[in-house]
Amino acid sequence: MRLLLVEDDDMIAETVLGAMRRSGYAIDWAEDGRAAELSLGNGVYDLVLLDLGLPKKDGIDVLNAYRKSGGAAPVIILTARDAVDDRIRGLDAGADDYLIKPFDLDELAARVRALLRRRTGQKQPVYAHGELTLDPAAHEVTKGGELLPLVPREFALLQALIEEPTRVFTKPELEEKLYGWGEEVGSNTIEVHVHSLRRKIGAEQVVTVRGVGYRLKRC
Amino acid sequence: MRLLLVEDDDMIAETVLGAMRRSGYAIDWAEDGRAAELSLGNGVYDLVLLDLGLPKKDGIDVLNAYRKSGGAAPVIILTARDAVDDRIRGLDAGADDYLIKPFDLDELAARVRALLRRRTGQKQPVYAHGELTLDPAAHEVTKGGELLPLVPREFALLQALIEEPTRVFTKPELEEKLYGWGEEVGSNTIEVHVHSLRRKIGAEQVVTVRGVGYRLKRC
DNA sequence: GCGGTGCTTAAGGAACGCTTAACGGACATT
DNA sequence: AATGTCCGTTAAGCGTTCCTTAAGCACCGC
Repeated sequence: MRLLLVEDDDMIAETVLGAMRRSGYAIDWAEDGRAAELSLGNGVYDLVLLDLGLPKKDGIDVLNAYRKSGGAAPVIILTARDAVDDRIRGLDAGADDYLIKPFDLDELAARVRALLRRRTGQKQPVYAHGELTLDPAAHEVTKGGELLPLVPREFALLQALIEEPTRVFTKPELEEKLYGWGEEVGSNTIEVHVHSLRRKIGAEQVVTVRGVGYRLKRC
Repeated sequence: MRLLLVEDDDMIAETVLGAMRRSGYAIDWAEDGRAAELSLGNGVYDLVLLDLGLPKKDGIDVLNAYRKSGGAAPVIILTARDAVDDRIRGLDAGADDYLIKPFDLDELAARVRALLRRRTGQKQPVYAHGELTLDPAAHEVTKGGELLPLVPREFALLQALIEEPTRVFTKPELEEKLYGWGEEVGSNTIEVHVHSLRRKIGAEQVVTVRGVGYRLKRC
């Protein structure tokens, strides 16, 4: 599950990035309107957190252009308390929700969950692969009906794999999915997470393709 | 699925060509802006990898002309890290994504896959030749529906052959495909791999053309 | 039969993945 | 504030797989 934060203030950005990552989302950061449009062009994001009042290009313009180009991901607007006009224009332009600065991180997380759930409720119900099921909105994984307590990284890893269960993912690919391109990890993190994931869902569920990467077992 | 690479640097071009072919795409190479425009005129390409900063004609110009003439294939821009302006101009001119040199080949493959899937909604290629099938994404080979456990080198070798099943590949050619020109191998490695591949897929599948090289059997 | 070419086999060693443990940071609880 | 727990990252050791090398053998064409 990949989010994009569009926010020019470094401090706020860092806080939000940290909170979202701890909730198990991969999140990238665009510092201005231009960068936001570049990133959105990739079409890989599942949700956008958009600060209005950006340098270089107004947030509203970004949103308009995004919707016009067919971008469908939910957008949450972040505004100052007094910018009522912006908020209204934002919702007109196709935003799904808004939060007033300064906002509570738990509330932000709740809104994000809600929007993702709403969207997944319509489109993709729950991933199922063999005995395994994964519910992105509820952050829940079951095996044979039994609820498995996965920690955030394990969950993100399994989610990446289960979205394209036949495909082999290389370790760099998985790193990119688990971590925004913010900071690279310089170690065998993926291997370790695969290991702990296997201990919980069963070692046979994840097959390693030597020299290439990992993928789910056939079923 | 046919790609065009526009790139003036020989080394980079060879590397990219090899990687894309290994991912199962047919890819052609235009060395400068002129050649690119000629090739694009044919209108047969499903995706374009465009290096900016070309001799004879700037990459941006190529892209502008292409879009102006109605070309709709996705375009991925390849730029140097510091050429931020180029990147922005490129996206303004209608590019779909960009990568910063030096880029990871796996990441390139992932972006290509993403764009093609988004555009065409189609599946990734699976090679079939007689009883044999090879799926580059899943890294799987079957014979008569039966899954064959190939090790990496065997897989790469079969993939090279099956991409152009009628052609005869010389041993130096195959070496070049299996090993990035990182380091030459000074031995009969290819023969050994052909041997072990034959043991798994059936000796008759690979015919040797004495004094020339190897190819797949007719079917 | 002879030179060249390809095939087969076995073995050393490198590359890769797995596992474990320790450290440090973040958060919750007191 | 202080303490404890949980989680994520690193790093190092170990085991396995698989790649390369080399050497001998078989085959083909001349």
